[in-house]
Amino acid sequence: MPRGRPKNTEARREQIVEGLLDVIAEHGYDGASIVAIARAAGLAPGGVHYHFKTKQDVLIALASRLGDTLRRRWELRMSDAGPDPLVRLDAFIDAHLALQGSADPRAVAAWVVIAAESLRRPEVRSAYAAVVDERLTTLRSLCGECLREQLGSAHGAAAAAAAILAAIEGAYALATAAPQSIPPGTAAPTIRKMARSLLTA
Amino acid sequence: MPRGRPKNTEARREQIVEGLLDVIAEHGYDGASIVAIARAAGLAPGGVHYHFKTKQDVLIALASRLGDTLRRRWELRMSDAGPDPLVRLDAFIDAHLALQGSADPRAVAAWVVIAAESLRRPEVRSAYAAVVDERLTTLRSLCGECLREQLGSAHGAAAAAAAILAAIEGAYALATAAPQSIPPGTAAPTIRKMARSLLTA
Amino acid sequence: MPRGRPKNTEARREQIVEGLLDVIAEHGYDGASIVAIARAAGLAPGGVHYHFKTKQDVLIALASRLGDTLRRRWELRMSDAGPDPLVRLDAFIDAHLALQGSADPRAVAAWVVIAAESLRRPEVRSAYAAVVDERLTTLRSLCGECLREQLGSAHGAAAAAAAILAAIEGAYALATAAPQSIPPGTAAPTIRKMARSLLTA
Amino acid sequence: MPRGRPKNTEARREQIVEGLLDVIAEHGYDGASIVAIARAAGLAPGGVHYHFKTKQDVLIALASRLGDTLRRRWELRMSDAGPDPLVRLDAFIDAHLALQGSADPRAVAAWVVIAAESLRRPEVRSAYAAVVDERLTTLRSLCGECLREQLGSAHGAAAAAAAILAAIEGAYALATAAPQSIPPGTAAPTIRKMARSLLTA
DNA sequence: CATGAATGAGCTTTCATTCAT
DNA sequence: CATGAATGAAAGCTCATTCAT
Repeated sequence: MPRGRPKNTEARREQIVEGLLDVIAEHGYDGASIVAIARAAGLAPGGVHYHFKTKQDVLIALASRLGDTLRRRWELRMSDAGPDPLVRLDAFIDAHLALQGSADPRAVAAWVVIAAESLRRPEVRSAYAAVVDERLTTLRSLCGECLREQLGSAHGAAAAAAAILAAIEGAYALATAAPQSIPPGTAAPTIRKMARSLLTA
Repeated sequence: MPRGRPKNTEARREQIVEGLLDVIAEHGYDGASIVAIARAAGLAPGGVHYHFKTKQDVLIALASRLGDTLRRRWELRMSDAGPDPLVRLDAFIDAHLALQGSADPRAVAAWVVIAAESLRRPEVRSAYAAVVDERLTTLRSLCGECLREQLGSAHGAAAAAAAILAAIEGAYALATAAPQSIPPGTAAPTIRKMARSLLTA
Repeated sequence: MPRGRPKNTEARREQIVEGLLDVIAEHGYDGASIVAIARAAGLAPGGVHYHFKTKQDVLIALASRLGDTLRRRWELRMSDAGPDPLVRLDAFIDAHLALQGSADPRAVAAWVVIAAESLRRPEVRSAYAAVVDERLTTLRSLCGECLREQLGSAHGAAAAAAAILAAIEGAYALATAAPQSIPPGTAAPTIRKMARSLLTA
Repeated sequence: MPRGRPKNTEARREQIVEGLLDVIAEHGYDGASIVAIARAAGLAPGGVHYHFKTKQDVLIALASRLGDTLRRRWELRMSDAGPDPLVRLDAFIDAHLALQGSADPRAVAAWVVIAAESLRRPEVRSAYAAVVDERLTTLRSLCGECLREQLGSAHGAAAAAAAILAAIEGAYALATAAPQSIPPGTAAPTIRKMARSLLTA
């Protein structure tokens, strides 16, 4: 039974990850110096390194936190979606394009940054790939269900899942870097329509 | 008749941009130090700054060069595509996903880096947005033609164009950062199929 | 009771300014690289930028420190000078030309460098002008007192103050750049004499 | 007897020195890169080094050109001044403070820059000191004449000359870096008055 | 004579990381 | 646990100078 001051490591780590999220959303990853992250988290610079070995580790933690958020958001919508796999697919797309106002623009910006950073740092790439893979696995099984129900075979589920996720990720990127390119409110319905076309005759 | 040393700025700029392309493909933008770019271009470090004011300017030049390449590649395929707008749309998608082996993996990696960098530097964003806008304009007019022919009205062309471009851009990102997520050879046909679904009844 | 490492910024800033003073005196501002300043202050190069945003800020801090020193030195002499404004004026000139051996040749060299640098950098110019203005204000009021007492009107005080300060500043410059041009020990008495001629009938 | 193209070296050197004068006046010595000097002189960068071994040599040439100008200006005024040494002294001061509109503000700015640069570069210091020494020699002999005529002995001429030149040089510095400190039109008359006080009973 | 490309040493500045307090 | 001073290895950039043309 531990004595003395209770640990607040987890809370602090969360604070720091949240600080990074804020700073990335406002200044990009370049502006996310340790000092800036610390300030946003209400700590001194040294504190960040007390709780994370490197700055990269903070980014990795952020990546997996964003993954958790996506999973939770999808699970939430799933419980309302009923058994129809096509409806569940719609729920997946909506969860990721965050239709009903629950989107966190900070998260979108951060996710694009993580995608970019993953090009450079293998460790970040692993974290990014882990989230992508989990999304893909989910999506592939959804696509498989649809295809089996519609066409009797799950053939093509992987390709469909990849294309749908590509459209989602691409929508993030365009929304962030060239927002004027997407007519407001069209992203989710259009991608839903594209998705259905892959899964129905 | 001019005396003195002849100008070679254009050739050198091209060399430097090419050097950046090489270095980005291998080490990402972070690894693309001026020294590395210069070495790849066969110059001393100062040489890069003789021909470009800042490192960012090299990246911007690279962005517009990639845009030129895309445009040229599409124009090439267009001449073979005939008058059917749906076929021309396929040509567009193929040109961008570079089916028949003419793809430059360096270019894909660099483009993703530019997209990421455009989040941080407004000037890069302008260059990125310029290329995106040109692609979108082309795509929107293609979509418009298809829709008018198929459905009698161009309504929805902008949303369709954005979604298709999102899928293309997302495919770049996934291909770069999580290559195992896309079954080989499926990207272009799947996206072609999705695109058609938006433009036909 | 604060935890953590205690702040020592003020002391360090003072050390760094002192380091700059040393280096300027020996090698001029051109020789005053950040590395040299840091070494003179007993720090690593990064340390200077931890306590000052830019190198220029160190120079500005030095300017205002030199101004403080001048003011203190004059206040010291003032307390001995008695009420006669002409004697107080003598005290001003002596304080600035540092008769009784309290002169800091480093300070003179640095001041000339600051004057020169103020031609190039607006921010340095502001700092320089602030010191000059304070000296001028003091001097003008001294001249005004003298003139009122001697001639019944303070007319001409501003012109007299400017000329006296010009002579002082010029003496710094000549002493630094062409020391042989001033017969030793003559600067202060000669300028005192010139000053009196402006303030008496 | 030389054949072929006539040399235009002297003219080119003059052009380059003039270019430096322009650039210093506008951007200070820091802004006076070889490229900027060359551009102001209508040459390519290499041209400057064809005519001058180093950039410093251009500055030195400028220093002696400014000295020549001062000498010529004084000689001109001297011819109008008549035999009275006090009047000739006034002419000297006026020549240097350039009363009747013949002042070149570029020259004043450049001279202050040269004074500053002379602190750093021994070679520049020599050039600066040469001009100062010539002025001082002239001034000393003028002061000597005055003193002998007024007081029967030239004693104190050197100190007087130094103080007068200090006031002139200081006026340049103040006029350049803190122009508001000198009431317009007062510099020359006030310094003339100060000078006379040193040379008369 | 003149050009302008090219060099490379030098600079200031940033910043992740370490560590004494 | 936490602070914040300090480090030192980069980085981008400038520029006098050289030299092929």
